[in-house]
Amino acid sequence: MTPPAFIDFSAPSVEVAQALIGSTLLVDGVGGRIVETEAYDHDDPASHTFSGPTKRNEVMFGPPGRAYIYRSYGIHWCLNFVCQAEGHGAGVLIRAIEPVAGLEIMRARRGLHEERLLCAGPGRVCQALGITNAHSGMRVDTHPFQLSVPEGRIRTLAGPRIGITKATDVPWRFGLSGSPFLSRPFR
DNA sequence: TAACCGATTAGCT
DNA sequence: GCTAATCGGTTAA
Repeated sequence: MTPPAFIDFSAPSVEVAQALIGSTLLVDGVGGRIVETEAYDHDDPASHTFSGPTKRNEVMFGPPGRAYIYRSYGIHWCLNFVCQAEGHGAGVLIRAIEPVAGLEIMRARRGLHEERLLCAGPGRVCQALGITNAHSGMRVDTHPFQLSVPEGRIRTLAGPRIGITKATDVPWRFGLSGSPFLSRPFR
């Protein structure tokens, strides 16, 4: 497939999740290529927005193209891109990144770790890129974020989402084909 | 009580 | 080498 010239965050989250694969995400110049995402839709029982707005998920109900950041299991931060406005609340979870820029900074933030595990998982991505809820609600295409689409053609894989118990049958997890930086392999 | 997870440990092959 | 189990804080149904 030919990648779009830019990411249209008002598109359905499943399309955005696919379009983001291969894109480069930097936060203050640190980051790399997005190799794994998951889509969460507004009528999706696995989505935080399914039961309506709360204090935590309110930015999911705001304008698209923003960062929704939540604390996972009380310990980790997880980064989502808000996809749809108009009272629905859909988004894309950034699950893994191939480290490209600021390797030493990421290693320092994560503690001694091999490159493959620097950003292989949603909590690890946030730790390596220095993302906290201070970034919640910020646009993901302006400072300190930097988002650029790939030049070449991208081969993506699809499969069931990870770590959820509802709607486990929809293949809304996407990955870069052949990437060794996935949080888990596709099968 | 369950959840969009990660580090560590214990037990396997 | 691998998988299964366990624990760790917060949020919200």
